[in-house]
Amino acid sequence: MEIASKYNPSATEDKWYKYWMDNEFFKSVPDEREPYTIVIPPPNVTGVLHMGHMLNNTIQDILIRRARMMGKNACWVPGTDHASIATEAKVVNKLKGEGINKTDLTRDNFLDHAWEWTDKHGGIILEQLKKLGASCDWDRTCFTLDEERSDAVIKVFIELYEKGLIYRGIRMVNWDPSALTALSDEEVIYKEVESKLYYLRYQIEGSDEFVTIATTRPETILGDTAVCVNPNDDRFKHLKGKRVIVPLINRSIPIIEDEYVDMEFGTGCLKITPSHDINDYEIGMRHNLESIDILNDNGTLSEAAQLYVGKDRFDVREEIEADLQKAGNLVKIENYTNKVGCSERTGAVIEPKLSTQWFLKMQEMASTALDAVMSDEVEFHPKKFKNVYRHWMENVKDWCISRQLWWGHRIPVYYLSNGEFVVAENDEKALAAAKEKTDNAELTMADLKQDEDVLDTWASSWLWPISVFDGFGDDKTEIDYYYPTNDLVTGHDIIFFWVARMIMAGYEFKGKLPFKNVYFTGMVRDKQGRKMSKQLGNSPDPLDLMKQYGADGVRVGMLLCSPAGGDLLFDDSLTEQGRNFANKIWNAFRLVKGWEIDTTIEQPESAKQAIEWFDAKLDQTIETMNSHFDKYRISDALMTVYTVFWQEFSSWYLEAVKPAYQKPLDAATYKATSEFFDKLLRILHPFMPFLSEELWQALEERKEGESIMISDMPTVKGLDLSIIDQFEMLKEGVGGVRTIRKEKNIPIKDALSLSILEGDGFSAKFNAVLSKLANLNELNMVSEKVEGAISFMVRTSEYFVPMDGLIDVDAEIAKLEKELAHQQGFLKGVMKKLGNERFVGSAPEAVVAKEKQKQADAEAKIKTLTDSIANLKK
RNA sequence: GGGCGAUUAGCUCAGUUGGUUUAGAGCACUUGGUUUACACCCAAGGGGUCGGGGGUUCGACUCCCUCAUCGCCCA
Repeated sequence: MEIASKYNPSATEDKWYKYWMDNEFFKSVPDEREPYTIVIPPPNVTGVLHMGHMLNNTIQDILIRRARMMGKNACWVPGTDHASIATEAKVVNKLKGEGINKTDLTRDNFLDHAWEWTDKHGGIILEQLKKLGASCDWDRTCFTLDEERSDAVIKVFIELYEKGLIYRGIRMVNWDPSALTALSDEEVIYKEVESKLYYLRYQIEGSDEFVTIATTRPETILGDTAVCVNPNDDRFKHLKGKRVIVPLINRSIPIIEDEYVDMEFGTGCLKITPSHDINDYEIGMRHNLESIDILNDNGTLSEAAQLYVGKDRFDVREEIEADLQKAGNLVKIENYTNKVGCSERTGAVIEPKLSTQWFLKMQEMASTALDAVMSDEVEFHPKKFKNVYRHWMENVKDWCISRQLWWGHRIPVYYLSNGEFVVAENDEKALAAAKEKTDNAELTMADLKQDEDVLDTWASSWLWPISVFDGFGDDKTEIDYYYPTNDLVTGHDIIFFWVARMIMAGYEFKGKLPFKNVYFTGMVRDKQGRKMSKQLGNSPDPLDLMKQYGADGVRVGMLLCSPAGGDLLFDDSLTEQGRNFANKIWNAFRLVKGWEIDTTIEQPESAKQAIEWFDAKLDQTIETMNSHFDKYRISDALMTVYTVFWQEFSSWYLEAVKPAYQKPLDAATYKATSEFFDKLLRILHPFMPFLSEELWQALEERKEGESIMISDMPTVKGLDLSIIDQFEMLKEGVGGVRTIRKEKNIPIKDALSLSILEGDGFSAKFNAVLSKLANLNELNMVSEKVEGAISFMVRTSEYFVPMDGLIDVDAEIAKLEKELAHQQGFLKGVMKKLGNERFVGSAPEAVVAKEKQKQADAEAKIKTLTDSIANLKK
């Protein structure tokens, strides 16, 4: 059989994915087995796969594949999110390109366009996940805006309203003048910008005196309703009770006193615009000030501003600067760096705006959700995010859940003409409720008007772990079996948006945690540490990467740089390393499959020994890997398999059992090797599903319907691990001989002779392997030093390679003296400890015993070295 | 401005309740090698006073204080 010398992923990936799908291996239905459940963090329905998704879903796939192989009923639920504001913005833009304004459309018209867009782009991202190998149960694919999920959102709204947790209120909200909607605090990003600080003087009424205030937003003076000073500020004592004139519009406003004012900042004198600043609003409330809203929803100035009506706020800023200058009110302008809130989705500068919105009370739910995490009922990995979470939960504010958008779940509130309202899940129920409320049986739907707004997207996402199992429906089979889910894998940037709120929802609606573990991934950044973004163009296309390096290679590459929670600096060289690893495995397979088997020949001693060792090594590996998984150290788990396959299996084991050139292999060794390979492929499978399946299928004849992905994960047998230590000694022996070869330029094909002067703990167990790998023609155990040989030490044993005549005595002495000095220094350190009575007295016995062993070993080595040096000097 | 976290080899990171030989890994680097599984490879090797300072302890990369630098979150 001729096998290509390089692994070609494209030839295998689609083939096996189809095979898995055809055999319904990803499918899960409740049964008597223990469930293992993951719900996907739903990506934006119209989004495309980026590196963050790659990382996230690779980890989820590893966890789910491993659980499946461990006999659990593994269920990974996929789905997408309707992403209210992002999708609506995209649709609005698309329509604009076609010359259609959103405002020209009816709500239903617009929604038709939005669904069209969703049907066209929705699910692309899920198809992309398949390329990665994601073993989701695709039959379960959910969408936050599908019927079942929508019903849940409406039910929950009503339930919370009836519990008194949802209320309508006038609040200062974050207003996005571009999307024309309110945003939650979490959707606002504060960006540092170079701006200007304008110093403006206001004339004191009935006087020629002026006060100077500093502001970054001169256009808002049109909405000023007071000027405020700190009551402790002596500079302004004489102004108490006086009034000032707002420039340009000549409105008279009071001078008030409030300790909020920072005497150090600006001039110590603050203008108050209650409608357009959250702090001013609060001061306004305290002092019963009038609020003048000078802005329209789209960021242009309103009639109330009196001047510049209909012009954009930023244009007005420039115009008013000139006008103030002309009027003699502009004192000076300074450069100033401040932070400006921008919409996460549209990028528009946020306006603090007073408006009527729906809010969800957070206090009580947050407290339950906080306890759940602090007590580790819900475990965070890594733990450090507990602090971040606590800080937010302890300072949580009520959640503004209404959005002035059309794409989303419409708020189930119906208003009567008198401003009263009812809350109901559909028109029919709303009408009945309204009739009852008004005691008017004559009401019709025409008398009711449903709230125009929709709910925040997270108001559906937070129900995800429940709603994907129809947890709000009548049939409880699914939810009872799969809930609570096991692990959630997500980026730490949405800890508040999503994770916190899912935990709240879990306890609120199910009385139970939504998931046992949360694995937070870091943010994928480029090599220079910059966030990957479309604007920078520094994000590789995941599909291209997979084409180039194979899905398995990319999966490995992602993990190699991804400690939990820490940011990861992505670079192509990592996927290259992943690809190389795949190739290494491929070639090891080629070697093994290429051997000719001869059932008549006897098994060499060296092979027997190597098998005994690797059996133990594999056992140890599985144990180490399990322990890494238990701690959610996924990249360490991968590194464990990586090292074992490359170093231990390929470089040591295979070299030890490999027959001589063109010689056949005995049957027993082949059988053992094949079994090892089988096990290695299984532990590799969660990380590299495609390659492992391809090779597993080729390793032996398999029946239709068999697959590595439903085979058993190897378990620990409990072997004597001291074998591993003895083999490590052999490695040191081989290494010593190789070093001599290198120093003396002796090619590997020239056999050497080796003599060993046994020290404490020497083991001859693997001597046959030693002979083979060091290419020895004789291996003698001796009781005296060998003359005319180069020597080296392995622990306390001394190894000699006779070199008749080739010895450079001075160099040998120098080498030994260097080693001697090292040992003496080491011994000194040990003796310092042992000479300290307090150490011997207070350290645990085992620690002291260890130090004594170190002392004995070092002394033995020193004696050997001293003797050898003396011998050479003779 | 408030909070959290980090600082270990050229780079990216481990180091798990302080004690396994005077700190490990991967990559990169240096040297040698086309030994028929693999140059997407093999072998050998160099490289760190664990950010600075102070303290606790018989013993500190590990615990405490402080300074510096960086990052993140929040306002």
